[in-house]
Amino acid sequence: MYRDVTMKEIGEQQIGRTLQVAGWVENIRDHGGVSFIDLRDMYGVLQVVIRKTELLNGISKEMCLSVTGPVEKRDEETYNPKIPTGTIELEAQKIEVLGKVYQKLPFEVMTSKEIREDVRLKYRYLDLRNAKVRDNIIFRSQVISFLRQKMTEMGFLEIQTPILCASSPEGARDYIVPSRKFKGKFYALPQAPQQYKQLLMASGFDKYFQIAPCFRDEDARADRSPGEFYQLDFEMSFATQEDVFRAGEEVLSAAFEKFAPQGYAVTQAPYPVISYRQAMLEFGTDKPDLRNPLRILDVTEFFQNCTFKPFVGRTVRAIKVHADMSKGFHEKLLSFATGLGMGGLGYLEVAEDLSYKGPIDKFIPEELKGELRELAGLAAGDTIFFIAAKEERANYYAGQSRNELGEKLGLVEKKAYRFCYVNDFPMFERDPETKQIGFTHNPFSMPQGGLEALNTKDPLEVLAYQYDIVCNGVELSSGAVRNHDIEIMKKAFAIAGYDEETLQKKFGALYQAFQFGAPPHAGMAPGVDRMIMLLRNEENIREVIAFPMNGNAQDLMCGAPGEVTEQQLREVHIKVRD
RNA sequence: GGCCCAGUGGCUCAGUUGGUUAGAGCGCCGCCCUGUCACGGCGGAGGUCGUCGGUUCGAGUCCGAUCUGGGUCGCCA
Repeated sequence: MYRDVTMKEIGEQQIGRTLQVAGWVENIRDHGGVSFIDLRDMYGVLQVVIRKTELLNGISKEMCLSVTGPVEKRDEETYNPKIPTGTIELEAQKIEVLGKVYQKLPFEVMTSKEIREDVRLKYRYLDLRNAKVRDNIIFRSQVISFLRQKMTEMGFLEIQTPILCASSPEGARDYIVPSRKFKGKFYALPQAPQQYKQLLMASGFDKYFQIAPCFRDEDARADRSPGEFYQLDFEMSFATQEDVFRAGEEVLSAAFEKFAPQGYAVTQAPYPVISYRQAMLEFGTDKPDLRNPLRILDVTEFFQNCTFKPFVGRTVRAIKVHADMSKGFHEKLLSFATGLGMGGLGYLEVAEDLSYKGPIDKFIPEELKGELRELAGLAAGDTIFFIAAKEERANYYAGQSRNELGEKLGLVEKKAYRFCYVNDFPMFERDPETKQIGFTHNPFSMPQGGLEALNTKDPLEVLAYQYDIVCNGVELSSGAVRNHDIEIMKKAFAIAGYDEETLQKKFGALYQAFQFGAPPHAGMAPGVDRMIMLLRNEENIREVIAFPMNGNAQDLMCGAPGEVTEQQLREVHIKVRD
């Protein structure tokens, strides 16, 4: 009734036939005697020619039309190579308006990516008509479909877990939902299906996955949606850290190889494994960007024997580069460093005869110069930068300097997805303010060395079987070998200051389930939105979500959060205070 | 919650050391145009410069507060 073909199906094979097409008016070009409409649907654009000028009366941009007429071959000089239908056009014999435009458009659809985000989000359905915006959503669908298929092929079972569940005490702020039947009680939306997937393992399901919605009431970032996001959540029974690594690599590499832009390199499995400790030292962060070839070196010991005052008693890190740098470059670098709060950014240049020149050469005793050369592997033409700071700032400053040097010197590999695992995170850390020992990351992880380690080692020395997948400096996933042994769990929680009663109360289901022969299990949960963001080279996560909320977790289009009626509030026993 | 940036017609932006009637491009409306494809030409409408207060003879511009949006730190088991 509305159309015979879509813009994907129409082509030269239909030349001569009279067909009906339907879509939106992307643009009108009126030449008086002849006019053109670019008619757009989800699949593409077709040029409609109008010679009966009266047909154009009342037609405006973004109207939804059904147009009938013969498909014609264009003259060769009027081909449009920019669109797949560029060699044909449809001559309108009849135009039917299916959806009128009653108001002025708030913005032009073709250039909607340029306009203010809050306006785009308020009229997201118009924004999504823009092919560039729409294609991200189509791409997202394809990626998710592929992930499902791949996980299924790998023997994982997709299982849905509840959205209305119990509030969990650790981690992010929960979104809570009041109960009508139980006055004063609340559901929470899951921050992740963490406990359910572990319970699935206790239930005997071997390999589970889910494209899982996760809800966290925390503030947004450019790469972090507020409120809700999706993870490829998976968990495996009878699995070690290495088993999970192999599964994670398999699905991620397959997805990235299939969906990476033309010409991009993708890390082949097995991914490099970098310990947390090593990552913090060599990259200055637990999210190493392996596209940057620079590495950070610890030269703290060395400088304790030198006379350069700002370095003595400080943690000193070094970054060696091999590149020509102008005086202006050093000046800019220095202002970058001081902008971060660093005292300076000393450096030495290695001359042809292997002597040094640079602002701090004179503070290094002659007899130690060879030692430095060996320590850093210096050769002629190298420049070595020094970052000195209090211990707690050294990693951060060194990491930032590494990024800056890599970027400004053009050393960062383009067109590549470089993956690695970061593992061996500490199990516990001391809160710098309260001085209390707490879980670093995840109370569900298995401590390395098990119960014995917890009983005998300094808690701050105990590592967890816990790991992240990092791609191009973006944390894509975290995961762990879970603690399925109730005795070890009791001890771990005791160290973090929780008694058994609290453990029972807060994690009742796991506590109970682990009484009945729980299998060892492990898993991870790569972020789907971030994956797609990386693959599309988008800076902002909202570009890959159909209906994103703004940074304040508001849906500007539908008006969420919004008010509810008194009746609704009464039913759930809630009174709003002024 | 802290810090940084922005807010001027529907959209994107310009607006000098404070000084006539606040400009441009795109869009919109009207007219012209038979081959364009982000067509072109001519004309037109459209702005209490986010809001409130202050300084001043005079504020889009300076000051204070506030709201909104974006980024970032905190936060994100």
